[in-house]
Formats: sequence, structure tokens, C-alpha cells
Amino acid sequence: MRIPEKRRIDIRNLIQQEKTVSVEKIAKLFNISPITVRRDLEKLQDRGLISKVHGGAIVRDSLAPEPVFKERINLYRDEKNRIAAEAAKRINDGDSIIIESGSTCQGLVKNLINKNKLKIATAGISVAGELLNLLNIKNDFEISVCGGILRAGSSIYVGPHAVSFFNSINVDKSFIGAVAISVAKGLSTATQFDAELSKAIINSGREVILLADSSKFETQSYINFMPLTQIDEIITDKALDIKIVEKIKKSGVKLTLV
Amino acid sequence: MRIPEKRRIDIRNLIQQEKTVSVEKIAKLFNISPITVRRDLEKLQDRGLISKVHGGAIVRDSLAPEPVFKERINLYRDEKNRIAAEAAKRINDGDSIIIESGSTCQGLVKNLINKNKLKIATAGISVAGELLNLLNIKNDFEISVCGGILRAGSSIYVGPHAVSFFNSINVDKSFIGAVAISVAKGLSTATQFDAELSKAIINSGREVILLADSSKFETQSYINFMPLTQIDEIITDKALDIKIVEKIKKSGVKLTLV
DNA sequence: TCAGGAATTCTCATTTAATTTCAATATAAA
DNA sequence: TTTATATTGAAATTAAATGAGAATTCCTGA
Repeated sequence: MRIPEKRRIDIRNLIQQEKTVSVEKIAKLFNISPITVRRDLEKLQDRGLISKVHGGAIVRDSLAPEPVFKERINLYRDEKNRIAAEAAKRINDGDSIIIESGSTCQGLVKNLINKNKLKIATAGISVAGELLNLLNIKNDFEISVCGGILRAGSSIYVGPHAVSFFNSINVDKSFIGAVAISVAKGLSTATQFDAELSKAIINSGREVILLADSSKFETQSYINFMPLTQIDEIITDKALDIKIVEKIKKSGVKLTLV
Repeated sequence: MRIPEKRRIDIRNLIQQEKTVSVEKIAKLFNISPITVRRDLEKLQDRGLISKVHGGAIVRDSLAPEPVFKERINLYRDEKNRIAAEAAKRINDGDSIIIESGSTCQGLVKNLINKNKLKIATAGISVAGELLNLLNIKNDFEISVCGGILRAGSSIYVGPHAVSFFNSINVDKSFIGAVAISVAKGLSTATQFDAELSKAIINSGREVILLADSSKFETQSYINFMPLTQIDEIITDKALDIKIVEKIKKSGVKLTLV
């Protein structure tokens, strides 16, 4: 059974992740004709979610004038901040933690200023930059970055080196973001690289806490890499659909709405 | 599949990075005709993103988005640029190289745009940022970053993880910078961490090329970690004292003045 | 200031992608 | 089941992108 609307959401997620995707590629991936792809893209554009361009589509803010860009950042900003602030409460002085990449996780860094003697590891390039700033103030932090291979447009290090880094460490808590979350199918990402890395990060944490705003739920990307039951706690915003809330609660995963 | 809009974004990023780019250069890099380049530049200019000038285009800085990593202030800028340009001549298409951190080495990155299929590794945080920008245009590059521990105020990753990364790779050429160079005592650094890392990088290169402006010579820092004879070639500027020149030549290390 | 050369613009032909129109199919509602 | 609505894809039309060559403008050095 095909659900066009679900496919559109997945297409949007793909574009968000890859920044630029051709019509041809989408058609092949979803097994639909180019004309249907174009119609999907048009619908997504009408909703302001992407920009349709000749040959495919790009993320909405990549070449947009300044004000639009700022607006986009403010989208879900409050939610992300509340989620990050709640997540920070789970961290005790002296903890060792992993912070994944993504804007919500990056927000968590700003909430660490009152903590002491943390050991923090990350694969996120901008998270690392943020942590480097923090280090000038909190010099009792030990900050590690995984290293690995850079991908164009990506904000994380990937590859076997990155994965083996996380395989070689154990931390009290892993804070992960997510591109797409489905109660039935678990977490999914656009590429195998991202999946491998997230898996390694999840396996390194004695406790795994997922940070995601409510828009990420009941969507899917390409590679399902982890059932939701591997997660210990999900922190999201109150806008989450009540049906999804119940499904998550039934699955046994602790859910916190802020 | 070509997406013209994606190419325009890349062109704009290139102009942001290089400040000035010629039509000819863009045409060659993106494999398009000069007339198409001009049409792209006109579109970008209409959006207020760049300024088209005779021969190419220049940045329009007023609303420029901030780079991921801050550029460092440049003393000896001309000298460093000449040294970096000369160093780039040592690199052939398909080479694997290591680029150490430091402003001279960072300048080398800007000179890689006409190379192809390079494998590049680095420990430098700003070098990595610069390479990430480059990757959007040169997607046949494979860029690895070592990872490791961050230190406040430092621009490299250090620690056993960083050292073991370089111990596990072999490259055609290592380009290293230097804090202090003495013909008699060799290279020295301020901390044991930096020394260990530089040692690993030097040992990983079949050929080791030292880039340093003339102010670095006949100075010493805290830890001597490597005799000068381990270096294959030194590239520096013409202001280097003639006595030092002779001493280096006598030591058997190839010296190039630019 | 002027000439020669380079860069740019203009016009046109070709290729490729996007849109429109129409018919068929699937899904949802009565 | 029947009807209405949405989705899909094929074919034809329209639009966009590209590059070549001629005409024009800009730049540089005498």
C-alpha cells in the first residue's frame, strides 16, 4: 500500500539531508515516474518546505535572502531549546557523555555551562566548534572529537575511523538526534554512513536519550538502523500527536514532553 | 545529472572563499563554457550575492554568512602565500598528503583547487574547515581528519587517538609547519602533545616538506622532537639570513626560497 | 588618446527538463 | 456497489539551459 503523503515527507527529509537531490534520483529511489516526483516537489514547495529548481530540488534556505534564513532557524527554535534544557538536567557533574550532531543536540552544549568535570565526545563538526568555545571557560572539561572522513555538505565525520572511535569508548549517557523516527520501524537515516555512526554512538552509551522535536515522528528515511526499544528516553515537545504518545508509551520507552 | 542551481551555490561559495575568481577558472573547475559562467554570475549578482566584474567576480561582503571556522590573523601574509603556492607545486594529481595545522599550511589548501583526486589528512581544526568548503567543489577529494582531544585555544586535535590515526596511515607527502626551527637542535614545540603529533605526521610521509616563513628560523621552543635531517625540503621566504641558508645547505636538506 | 587584444554581450540553434493536457487507475466516501 | 476524488503516467507543448559565432565593449600599454 502506497501512501503518497508519507512519500512526500520522506522526500522532504531526503532533501533536508542531502541538500540537493535530482528528480531522476528521487524517481529511482521511490520507484515513481519523474512527473510524479515533480508534482510532489511542487506540493512541498507550496508548503514552503523546499525549493524546486531546474533538475531537482534543494533545501529551502541554501540561497535564500537573509530574512528567510533567519526565520527558518527560528522554526522549532523554542521547542529545541526546551528539549535541550530538559536534556541537560540528565547530566551530572563528572559524567561522560556523547553528543551527536544536529541542531537540538547542539543546543544542549549551551546548557552545559553550569556543569563540572564533564567528559564529552562528539562526531559533529559544529558541535565540536561550540565545545571548543566552551572549553575556554570550562577548562575542567575533556572534549574528544571522533575524526574520520568529511562528506560535502555534511556536518559530521563518518567512516570506519569514526565508528571505531565510538566503539572504543563507553559513556554514561549518549544524547542522540534523529532524522526520522517511526514507532514501528525505529530510527532511520538517509545513508549507511550515518546509520553506522549512530549505531556506534547508541551502543557506547549506558543510557541513550533521544532529542527530537515533534515534527520528526512517524516519518521514515532510507535505512532503518535501530528499533526504538534501544532508546531509554525520548525528550520531545508537547505538540506530539496523542496517538503517537500512546504508541510510544506502550512500547515501554520513557517519554518526556516539554 | 546536473543541477544548475546547485552549481550556482557552489560558485558563490567558491567566490566567498577565494574573494576573487576569474570566469576562466570557474569554467574549468565546473566543466562549463565561459558564457554559462557569465550567466550564472549574472543570476547571482541579481540576487545580490556577488559582484560581477570584468574578468570574473568578487565577494559582496556586507551580508556574508560567517565561515564555520574563524580565519586567523595573518602576519607575513605575502610570504606565507608565496610559500604555500610553491608547496602546491610539489603535489600531483592522485597524491595522498598530510597537511599540518598552522597558517602557512592552511594557505596551502587554497592552492589545491586545480588538483584532482587528492587524499588529504589533517589534524588542524581550521584546515579541516577550509577543506570542508573545498569539498563542495572538488568532490573527488577524500578528506580525513584525525580526531582526538581538544585543548583550549588550540587549533589541533591531540592525544593518543590523534597520534594513532597518523601512525595508521602512509602518504606521499607530509606538509608541516613549525613553531621553532634550529639547524643544530631541529624542530621544537611548546608541549609534548604537539611534539608527539608532529612526530607522527613526519613519520607518515614518504617525503616531508617544511613550510615556514623566515622568522621561525634559529629559534627554539620547549621540546626538541626532531632533527632537521628528517626533513626532505624546506620552503621559506627570501628574507632568510644568508648564514642560516648556508648552514641548512651544509646539513644536506634541500632549501627553496620564494 | 588610440590601437590591439581580451572579455563580454547578443543572437541563434540544440539539447534537456518542466508543464500541460488527457486518459487510466486507485482510493475514499456515499 | 456506485460515485467522487486523488493519484499516476504518457504524449505533446513549452520553457530552461547551454554553447557557438558575430558584434560590441572594456582594458592595457604605447
